[in-house]
Amino acid sequence: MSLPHALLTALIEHPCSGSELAERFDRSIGYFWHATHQQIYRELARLEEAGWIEALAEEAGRGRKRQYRILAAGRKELRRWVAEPEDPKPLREELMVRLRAAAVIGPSGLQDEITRRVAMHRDKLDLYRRIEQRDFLDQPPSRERRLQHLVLRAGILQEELWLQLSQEALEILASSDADDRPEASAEAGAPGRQRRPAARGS
Amino acid sequence: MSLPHALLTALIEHPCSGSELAERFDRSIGYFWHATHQQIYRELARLEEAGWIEALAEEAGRGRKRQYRILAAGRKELRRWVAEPEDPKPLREELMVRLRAAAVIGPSGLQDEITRRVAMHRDKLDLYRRIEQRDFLDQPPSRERRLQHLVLRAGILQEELWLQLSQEALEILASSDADDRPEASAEAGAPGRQRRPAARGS
DNA sequence: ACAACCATGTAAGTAGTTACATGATTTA
DNA sequence: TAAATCATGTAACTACTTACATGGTTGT
Repeated sequence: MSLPHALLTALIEHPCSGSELAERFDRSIGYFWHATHQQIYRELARLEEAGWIEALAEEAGRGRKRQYRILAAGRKELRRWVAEPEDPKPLREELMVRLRAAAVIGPSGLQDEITRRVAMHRDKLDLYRRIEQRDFLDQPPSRERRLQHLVLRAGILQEELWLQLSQEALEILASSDADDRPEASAEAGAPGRQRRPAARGS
Repeated sequence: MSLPHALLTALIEHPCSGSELAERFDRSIGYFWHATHQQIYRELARLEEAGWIEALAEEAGRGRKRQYRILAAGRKELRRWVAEPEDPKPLREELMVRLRAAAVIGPSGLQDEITRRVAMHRDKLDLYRRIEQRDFLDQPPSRERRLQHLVLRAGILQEELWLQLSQEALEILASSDADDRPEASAEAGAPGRQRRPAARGS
């Protein structure tokens, strides 16, 4: 679980309140480790209890903003954690499950959904590339900047990969499931057609 | 959540018991949607209760093997689900969090861990490529085979991507964190050295 | 018949999600 | 001063994980 350490990292960069952290997550770190504001508040409370961060004065209260900053123990914990071995989490790609299902059940109406995803990947790719232009393509590459840039490039390459795979999936479906799309040549006789009778169970 | 539909898909291919499904998951679908045997047994019970699958005769019992097969209602549900829109789950890449942390805390001892991951990605890539050779590179590409192949290629491209990114991370760390590795030229004066004093909190 | 293993299952705990509530702050 | 919004928080739920237990089956 990386959330506490993602928060510690963000708090090293500068002290912050929960809502600001949620916002920063939505913009930067969150592209690779998403968190809702509820998770963040809960985790901040734990980090404070562990003595890794502290809230800056200002009496507490439900609607009051609380700034946190990292403590020495928090830095130490972060250093410990960074080098800790941890196996990569198994992939969870729901689109792959859908494609496998589409493979066995025949024409599926999956094309519209994949088209939607193509657009989403394009948008994200645009966004990342703009960030790259703005933040990384001019300055002298210090160690810190090179690592941050690598993280951003990971996001770019991921989006490029899924964009390409989605498009290939579309091509396969388009050439074989033509009769499954209302807009396409709708009736029988489309080439590659092979809808199965879906042998009934029971 | 894709697990129930991944199971339905597997059961269309052929009827199966829980332990066999767990095994098949470890080999094929599981590369893109992992599940433990406990998840699988629990989910099978739910699918049976929903009337989407049924257990083949044989009186139940704790240690007895139970074969399941898919029912018509299960096929219908699977067809419904395949085309259902669903946003891609946000990425959760713990290595990215570590790299960001390494960027802000300075030399980190992260190299050994990344080296380990490079080896893991290489192994998986080898495995996938062998499967590709064995199962996909000779036959005539039917719609079903093309989709299955695409899913496998998604795995291959993922592994290639993370392999390359891990290697780039290693290069950055190697050129700047040399003094952080016991094996490397250990003492002062290494080029690119820039350990920070880690300003203390509190 | 005893050990080793296999198939299924129970239980407890954690991370993450969704819906909603409450107190503060800003704005009309 | 009422409405809208912001910041924090509570509660309930789901998916997933880890550890372990129980009953069959297989092999010696």
